[in-house]
Amino acid sequence: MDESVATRSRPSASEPKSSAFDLLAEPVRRWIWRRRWTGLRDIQEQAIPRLMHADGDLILAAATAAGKTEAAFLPLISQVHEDHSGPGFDLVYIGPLRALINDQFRRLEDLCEALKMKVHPWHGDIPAIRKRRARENPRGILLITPESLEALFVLRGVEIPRLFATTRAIVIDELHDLLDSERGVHLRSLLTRMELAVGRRIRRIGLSATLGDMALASAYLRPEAPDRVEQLISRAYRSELRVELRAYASSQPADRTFLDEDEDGGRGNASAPGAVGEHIFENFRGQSNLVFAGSRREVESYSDVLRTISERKRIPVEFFPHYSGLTREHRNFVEKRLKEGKIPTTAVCTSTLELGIDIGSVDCVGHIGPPWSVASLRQRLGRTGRRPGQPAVLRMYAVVPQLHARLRPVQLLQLGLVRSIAMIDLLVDGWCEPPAKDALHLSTLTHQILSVITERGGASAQRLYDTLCIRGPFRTVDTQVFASLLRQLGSLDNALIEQASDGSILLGRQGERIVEHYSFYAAFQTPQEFRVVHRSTALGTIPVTIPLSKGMTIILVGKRWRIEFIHFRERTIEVETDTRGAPPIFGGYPGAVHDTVVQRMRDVLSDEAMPPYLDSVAQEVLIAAKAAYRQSALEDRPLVRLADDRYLLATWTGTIKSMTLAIVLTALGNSVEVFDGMLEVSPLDPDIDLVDQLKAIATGQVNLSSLVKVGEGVLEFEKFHRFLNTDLLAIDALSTRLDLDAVPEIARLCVGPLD
DNA sequence: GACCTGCTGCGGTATG
Repeated sequence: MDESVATRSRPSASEPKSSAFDLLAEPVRRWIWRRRWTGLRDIQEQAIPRLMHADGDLILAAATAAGKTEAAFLPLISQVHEDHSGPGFDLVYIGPLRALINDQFRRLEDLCEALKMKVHPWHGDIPAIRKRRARENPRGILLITPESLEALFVLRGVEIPRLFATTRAIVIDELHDLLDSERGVHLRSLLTRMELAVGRRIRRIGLSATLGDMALASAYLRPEAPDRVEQLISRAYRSELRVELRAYASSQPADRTFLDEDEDGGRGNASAPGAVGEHIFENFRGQSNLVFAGSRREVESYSDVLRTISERKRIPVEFFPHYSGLTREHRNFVEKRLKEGKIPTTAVCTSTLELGIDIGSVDCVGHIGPPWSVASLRQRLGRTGRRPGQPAVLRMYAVVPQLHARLRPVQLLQLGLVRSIAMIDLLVDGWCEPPAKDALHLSTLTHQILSVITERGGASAQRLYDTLCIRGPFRTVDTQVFASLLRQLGSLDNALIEQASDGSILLGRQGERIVEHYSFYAAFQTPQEFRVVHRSTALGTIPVTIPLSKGMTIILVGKRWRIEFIHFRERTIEVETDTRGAPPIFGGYPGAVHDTVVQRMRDVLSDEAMPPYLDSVAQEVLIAAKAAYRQSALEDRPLVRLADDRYLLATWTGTIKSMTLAIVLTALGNSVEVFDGMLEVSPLDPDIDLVDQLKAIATGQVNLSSLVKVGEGVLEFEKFHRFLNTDLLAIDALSTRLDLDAVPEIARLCVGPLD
């Protein structure tokens, strides 16, 4: 870990010399000197004078392990040391993961001990007695999660002004993860409420690795004054990037077990995923690596393939699955092997290992299938190439439909491979998705309405609006929407809120029940799950939505099992070992691919250029896809009639706009399938004329918003949505997941000039 | 055609 903080020298080295260093408090300088750093990191040199000489908001953006935490804390701690005025926490650090808070605690503990400054880690695993002591004698540094901070507001509302009376700064780690998400909006609401409680502005410092749009990031850190947020961006320690994209043609249906010995008899004529497994086995073995797969199901499949190959070759297994559904014990086992780096280990994982805890630098990042976003791809690549002179290595695998087989026109375009290429190209260009903006977040607003009422023991409608929508982050919610939200929450059979005779708003009976339970503190939803157990040893969990039955075989933790008993009431499944099994389908709502990615995909299909990082199969597949694109005539007109009265409709937009048009066309009596940048449409009734429908949409003759309300399944996707009516759900969805305004223009492009 | 994240107070009983 020392290496991740600053360059170490030989014992003979002298004290680091820089003007930034001289600004730090004497005991901090002494601590650095004792640790024999030869110098400060680039981001530290930049940040120290800004933090010591001013009190403005600041974003520190630099690569993982570039020393951002110290860049913020060395000067802030120096300031506190020279001018402490308690009681109250002097500094607050907000981290999105418990493990991250534990990591930061260990890093700050030693320095703070030297300065006789207290550090208080505070999250769900910290014993209540420790939290009580911190609350009774608040000083030093508080390291806390957004949810634990929420719990403080709900349970200790009256103590908030005292706890944060002297707070100088709030450091927000992994800022990119807390922008326009439910959690990000929740946190920003808490920060505003904290300032309102103490009656003054508190400096905000955001730490981040990946930020697509720095101006938007400033607006999120300080909505009322984004221009006054200073940004320090360190481009030091950027390493060379080496990319390879390999394609594997498969004729197998996707839901088959990838390497079933009963089918191929172990003779090696494996399916394409089996061949991907063989390549990973040969090229990743003996090192530390991460292999990202698109879903938990794929993680299980490839873990099973890699375990089977290892056992067949009588080699100790060094490939392990890692995702949130597996037990803490198993995940710790994999993380510890990666962190210590003594035994070769490859984690096959979902986004669990994308950010947060420090697992050191891995040799290579593998990626099976196209990523969901360029931002996430960049974050994943940040796990490799972190040692000086070490390149970042990315091996991407695309499993594509077999060439020359009888494929549907949309399959001939090989959109999976094309998306992988588009995303790699955008990554190299330095582009990544900007955070969504202008979303209403009515679910999180409901959460915060209940929280503010509890904190203050009741509040007027005006005060709630002022706190949350004028001062706080819900700025796109106007008074009309806010009033109808309050009416809705008060009008339910079991009202969440009610109005007292003096006009103030209080919690209703159901509101009280919800706020009193500890599950209230998180603003995001958690699905219900079954625990899977083998002879009293827990293996992991799977969502209750998966259809399961006794005798069924499944793959879990990369091994094969047979279901013996399902205890529905206890939500537990007992399993025994088996030789067969397929990974469960975990389900979920599909991710949204950005407009810019789809536009680049169109360029990849229409350009002559051949990316240099493709293997020979990928080249062949791309050449065929380009030819199919030219033959499809999609380049000249976006609407192409296929056989069987079906149509291919190119929107050339990202998922949100394509999905909105799909919902409208479905409501008009068509069967619609959504792909990247295009729809396959089949009218269900021979009397339906799709061209006429598109003309009507283009000229505004169809009432789009009334059609969207039909798709209610699409509208409920956040924790408190179940308390809202269809009108509120629709305007919330239209602010984030749907885009009705874009639909007429797409329709117009499809049907050409209108008379 | 997806992934991840978080969580308190109190009452019961056993032990020194």
